Amino acid sequence: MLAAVRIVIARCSVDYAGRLTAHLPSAPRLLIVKADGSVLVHSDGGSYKPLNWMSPPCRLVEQPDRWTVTSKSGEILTISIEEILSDASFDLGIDPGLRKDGVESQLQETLAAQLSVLGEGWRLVRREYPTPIGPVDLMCRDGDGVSVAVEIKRRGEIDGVEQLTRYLELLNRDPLLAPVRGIFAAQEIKPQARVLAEDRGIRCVILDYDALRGAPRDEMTLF
Amino acid sequence: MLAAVRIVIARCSVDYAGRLTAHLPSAPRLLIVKADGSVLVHSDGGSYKPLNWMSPPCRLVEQPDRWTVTSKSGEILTISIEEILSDASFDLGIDPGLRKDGVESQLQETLAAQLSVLGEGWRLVRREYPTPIGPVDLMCRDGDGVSVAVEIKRRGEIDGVEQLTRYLELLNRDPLLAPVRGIFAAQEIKPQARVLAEDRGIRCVILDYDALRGAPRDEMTLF
DNA sequence: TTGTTGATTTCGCAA
DNA sequence: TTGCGAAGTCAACAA
Repeated sequence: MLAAVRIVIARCSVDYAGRLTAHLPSAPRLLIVKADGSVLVHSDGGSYKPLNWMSPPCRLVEQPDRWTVTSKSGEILTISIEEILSDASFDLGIDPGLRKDGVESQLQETLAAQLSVLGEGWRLVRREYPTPIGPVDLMCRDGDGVSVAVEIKRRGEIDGVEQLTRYLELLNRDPLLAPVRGIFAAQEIKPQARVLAEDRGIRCVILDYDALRGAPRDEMTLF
Repeated sequence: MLAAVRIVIARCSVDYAGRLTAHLPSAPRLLIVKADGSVLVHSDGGSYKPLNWMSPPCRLVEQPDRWTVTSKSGEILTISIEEILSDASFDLGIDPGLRKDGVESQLQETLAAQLSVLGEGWRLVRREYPTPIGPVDLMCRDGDGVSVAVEIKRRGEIDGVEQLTRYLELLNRDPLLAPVRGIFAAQEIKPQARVLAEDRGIRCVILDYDALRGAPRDEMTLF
């Protein structure tokens, strides 16, 4: 069977029972049925999130006045159809997919190639430095050879500071590394996160992605 | 103008530049334009999340071969239209909206009314007990009059334990409250979260929502 | 399969 | 308006 999307405009009420229960009173709505059986119930407005939906894998059983969509895990979406206003299907084929730039991994790469923004003479020990409780984004040595753990976020919030704190606590138990200092680097740092970080002796650095991208790369080390 | 949703099937390529940059190669896709100008680009498959989109408030400028959607904050979504396969609009009116049950606030209400599941003679001091770093879900006194802070989650993960730990640290500085014990209550507690909590002397409690809901409410206090 | 983390997160509440 | 926590989060990636 070809990939096909079905677009239905219908006056309907909707009930979902699964991870929670939810009810939508009767109104005209946009129903989208995708090739994998997944169903989206959209209104006119809101964001990209449907009012109600069923994620694949799932199965749609269609009766004249009632659609029933069930998932393996026992969720049920029931759409009571009162009036069909439009019903059409279209073959779209397989989508070639999305290409993205500018997310956290890129920030990490970019900062790793531009360590000089943190200070003179810094060098990278490794990216994704492994620890038993998760990888440290960047492990470095500063100009004096002191270890520095860098946590990179797009948006710096309190959780990120807690995460870095746990890393530092653990890393500082290793006599080969200690003392290990911390840097919390993000495009944007929330005030509460900054206060918590600085209270714990963690330096905060704002990353300007465009500037990092535009700046020349560090010279290769010469020795 | 009436609320109206526009459904277009078109072969198109899409570029987004804003919080990141992203590109979609040419393919047939489903385009949804809502009354507020927001645009969703859906493929056949995936989840309810569109391949690409622009959230309201935003403005759509339409040329024969190119749609340009811009937001206040300078994001731009460009849809290059190569071929329109279908184009239709429908008035949906204003949606009456969704009613939900079973989320964390309900767990909190339900447990507040059933404190006996935590122990004999417990009483509620208050829900959403305010502190400078956020509200404690439930503040209680146990049968011996000792203060207990209860953090309630649907799923208990490590972040929730950290959150409760911060509350306890702060609350225990108050001589009128101290000592304050902690309870981490959730429908499901991840092993790592349990280990961390118990290591810190925090008691873990699994909440059975159906059982709580089914059980009789606590008797009103008699004095 | 399970767990962890990021997200153009979105959404809702409260200060 | 802003900030913060929850979400039927979803989704990618590693162990």
